[in-house]
Amino acid sequence: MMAGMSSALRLPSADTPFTNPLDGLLGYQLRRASAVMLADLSETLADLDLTVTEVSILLQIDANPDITQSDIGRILAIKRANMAPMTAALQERGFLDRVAADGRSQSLRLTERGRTICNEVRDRISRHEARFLPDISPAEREALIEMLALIWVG
Amino acid sequence: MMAGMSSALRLPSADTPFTNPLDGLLGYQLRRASAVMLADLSETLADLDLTVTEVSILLQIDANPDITQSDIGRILAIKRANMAPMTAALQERGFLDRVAADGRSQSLRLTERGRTICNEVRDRISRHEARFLPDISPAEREALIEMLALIWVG
DNA sequence: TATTGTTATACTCTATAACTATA
DNA sequence: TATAGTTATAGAGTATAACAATA
Repeated sequence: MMAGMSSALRLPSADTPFTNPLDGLLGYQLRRASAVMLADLSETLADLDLTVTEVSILLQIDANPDITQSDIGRILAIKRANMAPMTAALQERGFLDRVAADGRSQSLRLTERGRTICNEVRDRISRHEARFLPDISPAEREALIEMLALIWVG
Repeated sequence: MMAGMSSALRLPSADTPFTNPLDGLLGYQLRRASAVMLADLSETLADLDLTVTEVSILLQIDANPDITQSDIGRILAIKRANMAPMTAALQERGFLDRVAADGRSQSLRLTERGRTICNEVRDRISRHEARFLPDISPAEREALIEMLALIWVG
């Protein structure tokens, strides 16, 4: 699916005789770095047959029991219309249950299977994260993450 | 097209009573930050009827006259098969010309119109970049950009 | 035998529109 | 009147496969 993608994405520009006028742009570096980490995480989860978006949803429910799918959509910037088939699929696979909260809202809860897969996913994400920028200090890493949050948190 | 997208993406998590277990992840912060900057750049270029990928191609040609579309694809991680319709469209719109380099390769060059649009695009990209993290020093910004390059440059 | 350019095609992601039911 | 959930659908972006022409 994404096999071989991250290695292709990671070809260093030093391999070419060309200059890349985008190299000094924050937006460009964000896009390339994000694509490589996303591809790596996707490979990391492939044998579980879970997408990055699906595990993001499961982890939200695990951290916020009885959250609704609309709330998850607002947190993760996924439209209501696109949340519906994802939660339906995750329920069909036995990772979550739905309980009527009121007449129109449904509380989402993980099943035992959902909680088990979340533990496995957290382990894999930890190892995935540790593969990138292994040489910077925890303080530098935290500063980097906080700086990135400033870009998109209003 | 992407109207209103960046404002929706930038809704702060503080607006919700939920905790986001992804907040501390480098990959998550990269994805959100990248999406917001991409959406902003897309809006910035919308009235020129140019996509972010199209201007990336034009800027590569401007910086590397007579580059081939395969080389651009390698630099930007765009597959040959997807480069073909893009360069065809940019040529049809009068932004670039093709000259046979050898029997199978074509040198790409910007037309006068292509160079003019590149100047406008560079101005807009500069203002776009300046809208993000306006309070950090140039040195901090450069350090951030170099750190991001370490993530994806092999 | 490998590379360039091209076409066809499929899959994912994400967007809008429209609908029902409920607050 | 606004919101939750759903379905249908359309547009990007990106993947593979196959082909002809050339190195």
